[in-house]
Amino acid sequence: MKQYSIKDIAKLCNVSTATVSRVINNNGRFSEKTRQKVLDVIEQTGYKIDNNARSLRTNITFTIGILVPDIKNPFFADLVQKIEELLFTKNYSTIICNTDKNEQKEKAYLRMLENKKVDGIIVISGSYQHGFKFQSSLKEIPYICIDREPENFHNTVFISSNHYQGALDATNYLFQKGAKSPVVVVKKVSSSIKSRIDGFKESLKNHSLKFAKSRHELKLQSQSSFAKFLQKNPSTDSLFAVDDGIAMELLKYLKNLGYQVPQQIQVVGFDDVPAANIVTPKLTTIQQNTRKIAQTAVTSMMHAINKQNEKGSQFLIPTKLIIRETTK
Amino acid sequence: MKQYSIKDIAKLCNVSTATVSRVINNNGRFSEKTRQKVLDVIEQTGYKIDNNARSLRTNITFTIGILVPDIKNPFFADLVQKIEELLFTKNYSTIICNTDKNEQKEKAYLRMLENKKVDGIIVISGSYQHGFKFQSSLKEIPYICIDREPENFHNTVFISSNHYQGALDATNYLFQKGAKSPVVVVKKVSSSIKSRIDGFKESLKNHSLKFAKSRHELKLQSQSSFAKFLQKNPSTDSLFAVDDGIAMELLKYLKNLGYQVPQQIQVVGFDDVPAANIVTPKLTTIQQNTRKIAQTAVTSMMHAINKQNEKGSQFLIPTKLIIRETTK
DNA sequence: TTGAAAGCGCTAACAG
DNA sequence: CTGTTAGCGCTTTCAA
Repeated sequence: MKQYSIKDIAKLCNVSTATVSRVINNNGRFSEKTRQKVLDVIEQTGYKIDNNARSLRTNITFTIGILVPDIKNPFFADLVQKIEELLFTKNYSTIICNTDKNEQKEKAYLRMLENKKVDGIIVISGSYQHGFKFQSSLKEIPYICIDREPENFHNTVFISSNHYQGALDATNYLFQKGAKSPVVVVKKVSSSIKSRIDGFKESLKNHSLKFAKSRHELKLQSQSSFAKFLQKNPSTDSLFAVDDGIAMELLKYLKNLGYQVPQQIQVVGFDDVPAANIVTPKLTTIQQNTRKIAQTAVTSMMHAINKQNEKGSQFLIPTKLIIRETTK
Repeated sequence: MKQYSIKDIAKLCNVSTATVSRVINNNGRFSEKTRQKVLDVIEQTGYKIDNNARSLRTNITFTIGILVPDIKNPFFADLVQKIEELLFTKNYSTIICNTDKNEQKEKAYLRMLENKKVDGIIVISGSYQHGFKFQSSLKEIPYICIDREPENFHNTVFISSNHYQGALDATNYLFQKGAKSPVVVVKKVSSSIKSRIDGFKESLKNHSLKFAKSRHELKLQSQSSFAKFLQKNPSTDSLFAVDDGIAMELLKYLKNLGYQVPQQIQVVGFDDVPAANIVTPKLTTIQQNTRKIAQTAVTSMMHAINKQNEKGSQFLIPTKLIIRETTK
């Protein structure tokens, strides 16, 4: 079966291709009669517009690229899935680029996306140290940053959970449940992790504790170094793990070392990954609102594409404390 | 900064666009001198080929669509990520379509992919009851099925883990560790799950046990129905859960009901999801070789695109038993 | 309200 | 070995 082109449709309708195009795009004038006719013929023939040809003319591709560090991370997977879903309802298709946190790969993907003339790029990350920079050599492609600070805020929209507030809530809850001496546990520090640490510090301040790095912050390395820390700081009664991965590692160590959770030591995490609800005891944690983040990102992207400039905007999405079993 | 086109390059080189095209595609003849010249100018100008225009002529888009039921499922995420990575090294970009196990969505995506003139489609799934069917109305787009049986095997390549053998290994291991009366636990049955059940049955047969559905197969619904089953069948000493999700649910129920795992009841799962290594006790399970599956899929896809026909091929990828703590 | 025609950037057949 | 040219399917002036 041959593919119908706009020419065929024009011929079948006894009009010019220009008119068909106008009807399809609902742009320009035409009589109601021709409109009906054209639409009918399109229906009958099953004509499908050729996006390639259209893009060649218009430079609009109806595709968006997403840069994501690791699609296997459940938080990212969730976010990407929701963004993709939203974009699809708006007739955009999505090219997902798994950068593996590798700068070379990221660059290669960026080149590819530029080459594909995507209409926009959404950059997701929470794991980079450096800000995101993207300077297209040619056309200016709009981009949106989620959870990764752009090098220049004025060029883009920045969306992220309110990590600071989330961490503050988490730590406050620890205090509320009787904690006297909480410690924040980290591994690698990125911009969002930094906000979480800041939230933790703020809570300490609010509870008249002076933050001392050696006393209130632990860089997690191994079970033995963790054990050593606890030995040196026996008053430690609660841990705010800066993400659920760390929290679950702590849970494992605590069990091995014979500590009771939450009776002796309370633990709270961040992210609410699926496993948080599976470990024993189930992890109290901070949930990010991926739906809201996705919606904001897509809306901003649509605005950016339509030049309804929001450049320089920042959105902070509220988080939610999920209380489970690792706190009293 | 203006975008260079092949015309500009041609002009700068004092050759025709045809020659530039030939050099770019390394196809046809040209002197070493012109080749150098053209390449130099391309380098200097930063000229990038316009894929859209090229596609319009050649009908080759260098994009592949992937249909996946749920990207949040770690097994699928892993698979998709690996496929995408492999395709990228071959200069293909990937459009990931999350069908949500929704037939309407699947159809909509299929239309979109057809519309985008993708060069091929990879269909992933383990959760559909019906076979996959895709009949493009226009050009024939090759497709590959992973873990989801196509309606017509002759039209495609079918790749899947050897679920049968994996289940056989799992159950045999249970017997090896002293099981006398294993039961297979299922929820929904798909084609791959069916193979797993068959493997279980085969193992029973090999150990001179006659499979009785009421005795050796449990359709998991709730903790109470599970408890009832155990009461009715007190000799049950081992469970083969048809996937890790079910296995972990069982682990939870067993703990609640006061059974010791693995001392009283052994458990083995299937898939080796990340959480399997986090629960207590850690889950013994069957690991699928996603790397191999991805490689096979991409290779087959390349063959299909190049008409090196392998249609009708089936690949069964071996699995691996991962021994952890839920077996003796 | 409609049509003719140019042209987006590229490839490929044909001619030389 | 290289150039000329037609045309992929569409949009968009310009003119009617």
